[in-house]
Amino acid sequence: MADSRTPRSAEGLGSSSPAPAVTRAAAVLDALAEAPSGRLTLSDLSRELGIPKSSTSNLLLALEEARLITREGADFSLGRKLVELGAAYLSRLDEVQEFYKFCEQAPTLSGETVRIAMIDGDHIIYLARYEGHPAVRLTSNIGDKMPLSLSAVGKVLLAQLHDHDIEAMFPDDVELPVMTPKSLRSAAELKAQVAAIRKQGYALEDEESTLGVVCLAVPVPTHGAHGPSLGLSVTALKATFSEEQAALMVKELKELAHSLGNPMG
Amino acid sequence: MADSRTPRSAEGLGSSSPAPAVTRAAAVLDALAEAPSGRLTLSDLSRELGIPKSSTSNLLLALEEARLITREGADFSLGRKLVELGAAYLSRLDEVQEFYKFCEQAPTLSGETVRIAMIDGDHIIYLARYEGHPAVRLTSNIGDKMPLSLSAVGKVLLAQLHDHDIEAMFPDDVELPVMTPKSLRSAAELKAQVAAIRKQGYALEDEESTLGVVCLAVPVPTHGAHGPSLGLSVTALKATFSEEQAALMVKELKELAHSLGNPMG
DNA sequence: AACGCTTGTTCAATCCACTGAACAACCACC
DNA sequence: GGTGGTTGTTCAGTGGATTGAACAAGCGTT
Repeated sequence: MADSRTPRSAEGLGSSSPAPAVTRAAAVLDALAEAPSGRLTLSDLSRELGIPKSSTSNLLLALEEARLITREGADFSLGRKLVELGAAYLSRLDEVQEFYKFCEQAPTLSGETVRIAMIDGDHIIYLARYEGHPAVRLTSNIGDKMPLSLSAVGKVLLAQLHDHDIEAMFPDDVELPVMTPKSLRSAAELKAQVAAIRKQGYALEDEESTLGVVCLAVPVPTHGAHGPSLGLSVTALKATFSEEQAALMVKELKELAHSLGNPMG
Repeated sequence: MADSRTPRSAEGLGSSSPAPAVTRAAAVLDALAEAPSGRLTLSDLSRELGIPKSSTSNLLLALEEARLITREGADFSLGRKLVELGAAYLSRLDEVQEFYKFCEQAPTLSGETVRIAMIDGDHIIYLARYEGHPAVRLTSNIGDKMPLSLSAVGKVLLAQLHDHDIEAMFPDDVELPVMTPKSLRSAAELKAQVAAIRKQGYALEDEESTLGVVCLAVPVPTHGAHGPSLGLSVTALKATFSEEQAALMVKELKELAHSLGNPMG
């Protein structure tokens, strides 16, 4: 097992899919998305996914025909249709539209950088971003992922889960990702914060992912079973960050969260 | 043919795919993306795509497992993973990063709404948007599509194609989509504009998609065979639009286009 | 409540997509 | 130019995915 590269087999071992070709095609997309250069050859994919070359070739042909991937010489990369489909997903989230509207006319938030995110496996994924302040331009984009423990939204969404789910995702000996000296190191620290977040109703991230930058986040209450829970966050420079400004931002974030949670206000 | 709903069969008739399951899965995604509500049931999909229910069920199971779609009760809709994949595609386009940087420090453009787009089949698709001017917020989002004939970028990208390709896409009797009284109506008009665009090097859209709004666009020269050609556009309100401002914007757009076309400028 | 008319799930038989080995083309290195 | 390692493509046999009919469960009407 440990003797060479680790082929993350497309199929999760015994669990045979009801439509293997589809599962494998999805694995191809994942592999392309995660490849540092974004380009892989047929052999790369075949090797990495443990799929025979001839089958891989067929998959790629079908994926290319569907414009889900593009071929450039011998290299394959993700296709534009994925942008289209991603956009279609986002356009269906009424929350996103309302999010923009609210931010524009909120007294404090309208000048800040606000984002809306969602849990996606063991990460959060950013769904939309409002930028009132060209001064602080974030490097992160819509669709980007972040570990739960490294962001205010991540922590606030984590706090919404049941304790046993949290325990399953973060056993006591888990190694947390670290991006700055202030990043949380242990599951214990994380759980302590979760407890605090539940009490105060919002989360703070203090330079844990980027030095000089702080974040505040609140959860959007899930109205019924309408889908996975959303979170909102404001990002600010630590240098220009005051207690009273924070209080205002949390207040407005909570208003926004409330209006997103109760569609018909 | 005309007697009832038109099942747009998943397979393009005789053309059997090398991996039918994948092709059909892609058709499912398309159908979900195009469905007005974004939600379809198993039977809906089975009927619309002409796939037996049992097979459709298998496809959906596999797609759900891959998180490409989500089930909510009996309804299926697109999954978050698509946002992720779309973002992965965009993050690989170096042009997008440079696009933002340039816009921020361009004297005129930095205050305007600028977009970068690409041809995608018979439409254009917006890849990124810079908003210097919260005053004019566009309703269109990243990933949105627009007919070629209705946008400045569409026309400018069309002008880059060979005449016989244009002819194939727009035969003389084609019916063009119309969104405002000023939208182009005939292929002849469109072709005349294409000729003009080739001479002057930029395209103008004068309230053809939205009344009160004008657009200027330039092509990004394709450096080698590096992929499909990109286009840039500025959007402005017709009311506040002057000749000399237009000249400045075209000048800066061309600079940007040049630096995108020659990566190491 | 019994009736159509939906819906989604089950299952064994069949057909076709997948496979693996053999192929041809390529590149890099001596 | 040979040689070893690639690469991607071809093709016939076979095993498993696909299928359609039969099933069960839901809903609105009469």
